[in-house]
Amino acid sequence: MNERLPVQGAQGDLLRLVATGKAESRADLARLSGLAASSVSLRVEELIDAGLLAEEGSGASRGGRRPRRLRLSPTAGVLAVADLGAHHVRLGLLDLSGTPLVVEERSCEIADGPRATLDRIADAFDELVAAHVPAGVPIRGVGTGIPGPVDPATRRVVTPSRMPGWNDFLVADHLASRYDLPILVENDANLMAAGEARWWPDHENLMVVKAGTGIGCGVIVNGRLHRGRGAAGDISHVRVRSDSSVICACGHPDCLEAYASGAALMTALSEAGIKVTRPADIVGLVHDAVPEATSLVRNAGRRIGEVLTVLVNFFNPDVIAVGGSLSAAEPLITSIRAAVWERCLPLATRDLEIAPARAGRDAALLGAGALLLEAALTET
Amino acid sequence: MNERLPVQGAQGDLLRLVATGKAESRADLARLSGLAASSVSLRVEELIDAGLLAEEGSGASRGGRRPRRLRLSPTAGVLAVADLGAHHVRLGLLDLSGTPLVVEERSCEIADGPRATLDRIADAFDELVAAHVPAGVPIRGVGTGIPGPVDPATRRVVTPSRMPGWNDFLVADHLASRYDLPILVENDANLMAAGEARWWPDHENLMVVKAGTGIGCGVIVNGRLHRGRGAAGDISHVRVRSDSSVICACGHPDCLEAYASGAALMTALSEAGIKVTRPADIVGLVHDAVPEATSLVRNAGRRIGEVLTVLVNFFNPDVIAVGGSLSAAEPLITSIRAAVWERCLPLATRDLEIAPARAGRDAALLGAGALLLEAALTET
DNA sequence: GTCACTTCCTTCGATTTCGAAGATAGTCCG
DNA sequence: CGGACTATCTTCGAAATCGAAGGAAGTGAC
Repeated sequence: MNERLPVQGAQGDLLRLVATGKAESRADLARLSGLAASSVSLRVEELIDAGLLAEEGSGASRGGRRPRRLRLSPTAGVLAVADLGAHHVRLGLLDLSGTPLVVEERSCEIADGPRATLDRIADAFDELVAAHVPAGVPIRGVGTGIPGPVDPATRRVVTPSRMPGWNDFLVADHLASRYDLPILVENDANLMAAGEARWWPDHENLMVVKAGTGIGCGVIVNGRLHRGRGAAGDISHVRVRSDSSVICACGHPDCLEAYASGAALMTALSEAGIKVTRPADIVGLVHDAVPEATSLVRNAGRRIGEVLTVLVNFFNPDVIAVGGSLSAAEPLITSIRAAVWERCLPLATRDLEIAPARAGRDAALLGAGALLLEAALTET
Repeated sequence: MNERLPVQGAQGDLLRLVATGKAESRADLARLSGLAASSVSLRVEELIDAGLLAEEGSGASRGGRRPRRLRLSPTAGVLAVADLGAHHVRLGLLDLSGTPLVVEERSCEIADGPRATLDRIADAFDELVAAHVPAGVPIRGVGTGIPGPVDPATRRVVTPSRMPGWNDFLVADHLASRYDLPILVENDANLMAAGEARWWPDHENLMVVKAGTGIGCGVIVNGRLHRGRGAAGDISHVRVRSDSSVICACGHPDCLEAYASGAALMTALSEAGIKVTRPADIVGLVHDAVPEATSLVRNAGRRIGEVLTVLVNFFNPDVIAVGGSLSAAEPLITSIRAAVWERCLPLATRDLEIAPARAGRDAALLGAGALLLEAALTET
C-alpha cells in the first residue's frame, strides 16, 4: 500500500513537469525538459506503463495537430500532509499534482508532546486513507508542518517556543518508524511559502508573510524554498523603532511581534475594552469600521512594512504575498504597501507586487505536497 | 586573438571544475560531475586536444595509484577584468582559473561619462594584452564592475548616484562593439561577493559587506550571486534608529550610510578637528589609538551590526565577510559581531561566522573572473 | 474542397554515455 | 621484498539519447 515512486533518471523530471502543471503534452515536455522529443516519448511510454501517467483526450491546437493531453493517473498515489497548529491540526490527502482529495481540521494539543501528537496525526491519516483512497492506490509520502523552527540538516525541532517536550525531537525519524516513505518535516511558514509559490509561476523570488496570531515569513529564492539554518524567513523578532519599550517573549525589547502580531492587537483591543478571541475577529471589526481596530491594523501594517523595507532593499523580491488570518483586513496590506513604496529604492520596488496571498487556507498543505513530490522524485 | 571557448555539453562542467580548483584529476571529475569515469576520460582527452587542459605531473596518492594532475593549459586564454571606482579603475588580466597575471590601477574619472571611461578601460586592456599575453593566447571574456546598480536583464546602468551620463547606458553593448566575446557588467559589491565566495568553499550562503567610502553588500545564495532586480544586497539606505535626524543624499532620513560609512566618519572626524582624506586614514588613527576615531568606528560597527541582525534572522547566512578599506579596523568587526550575537535568534547565529574578508584587494576582479568563466562556459 | 503550412508524435540509424571488468600504479604492513 | 589492498584510469560491449526524416492530425487561405 505504501511504495516509493518507481521512477529513475529523466522520468522524474518529466513526471514533475506534468504534476506541477507546467507541461500537458509530450511536446511541452520536450521543450521544457531539454530532452529530445523521441526520448520524451519513450519515457512517457514507460510512465504510462507504470501507471503513473495517463493519456486523456487532446488539448487545444496551437496551429497544428492537437497534442494528446497527459495527466497524472488517478492511481499514481496520494500524499498525506498535515499542518500542525497550537490547538488543532489541519490535515488532508493530495494527489501527486497537489490537488486536495480531502481536507479536514481536528483539535489537537501540541502541548501533549511529540509522540502523542504525531500518533494522532498518523491515526488520522490512516482513517482518511481508509475512507477516501481506493485499494491499490499507494501513499507516496508523508509530511507535516510544525509551528516552530526545524533544522533542515537533522529535521529535528529546535528551540521552539510554546512546544513543551518537542525540543530536539526527531520528528522525521518518528514518522519514518511508521511509514517507510519520503518524510517531510518543515516549518509551517516555509510550507505556506512553498504552497504560495505555485500561484506565482513566473516569479522566482517571493516573500510570503503570514500575519496571524504571530508573524511568520517564508522565502522563495530562484523558485526554491530558502531554509538557511532552519530559521530563515524569521521577521517577528526584528527590533522596531519605538518610543516606548515592550519586552517580547523572546527576552528582547521591541520585537515586531510585540507590536504587530494578531496576539498583540488582541491585547491592545481588550485593553480598550473591546472583546476578541481570535485574530479573525479583528478583521470583522475592521469591516464594521470600528475605528480602534482599523487604526491598530493600519499601525501594524506600517510596522511590518517598515521591517520589509530593509528586506526588500536587500533581497529584491518579485512578490510579497501577505497571508494569514489578518490579511483579510484591507488596511493591513495597504499600509504595508505605503511603507515599502515610500522608503525603498526605486529599483527594488519598480516591478514589485505586494498582494494578498493566493493559495488560500490550505497553502501550507499544498506546500507540503509540492515539497514532498520533489523529495519523492529526487531521493530515489 | 579573441575567441569564444570551444566547449560543448559536459566539457563545460569539467572545465569549470578544474578551473575553480575543485577537481585536479579525472577521478575527482568523475566524483564531482556525476559522469561515468569513462566519459570523463573521453571528454578530458578532447579538452587536452583542444589546448584547454594539460596534464602536469601527478598528485598526492590517497592510498592507491597517484592521480595524473590536470591543470588549465597556460594557452587556454585570459580574461580581461576591471573594477571601476569614482576616480580610478583597477584592472588586470586573469587566466581562466582566476589567477591574476597582472593587475594595475589607473586614474580615471567616472564623471567623464561612459564612452570615454569604457574606451579608456578597453585601451588599457589592449596595452596589458600586448605586454603580458603571448601571441596565440586568446582573450575569452571581458568584464567590468560598476559602482552603481546594474539591471541584470538589460545589463544597463540604472539610476546611479554620482555617475553623470551613465543612466540607462548600455554598458555591455558598448563593450560588445569592441569585443565579440562574453561580456560581464556587474555592480562592484556583487563582484566582490562573487570573488569572496571562492574563499569560503564549503559555505553556500554568504553576505559580503564592503565598508569603505560607502557601504555595499553582495549576497551569495546557494553558492550563486543573488541579483534580484539589480539592487539586491543594498543595505546602505536602511533606516537606523537614531535620536537626531540626518537627511541622506538619497532624500530619506537616517540612512545607515549617513551614520556608518567611511564618508560619514570622515565628516565627523573633520568636525572634531582631525584631518583625514581617505577612509584608510581612519584605520591608521584607530591603530594609533586615537579615541575619537576608535569610538566612531565602534559606533559605526554597532549600527551596521544592528542592520545585519534583521538580515541574519531573515536570510540565515553561513558567513558574513567584512571587507573594504575600513574592515582593517579591528573594532569595526568586533562591534558588528557584538550587535549580531546579542540580538539575533540563537538558531541563526549558532554556526554563523563573522570574519574579515579573505579575498583581499582584488576581490572584485577575482569575482569578475569567476562570473565570466561561468558565462563563457554556459553561453555556448 | 484543396493546398500550403504548422504542430505533434513516432520511427530508426548514428552518437553518446554508461558500467563492469581489467590494466596500471601506487600504499601499507609484516 | 612480497602480498594484500586501494585508487586511478582505460577498454569495450550494452544501453540510453539524440536528431533527422516522415507520418499524423490539425489550421487557415483561396
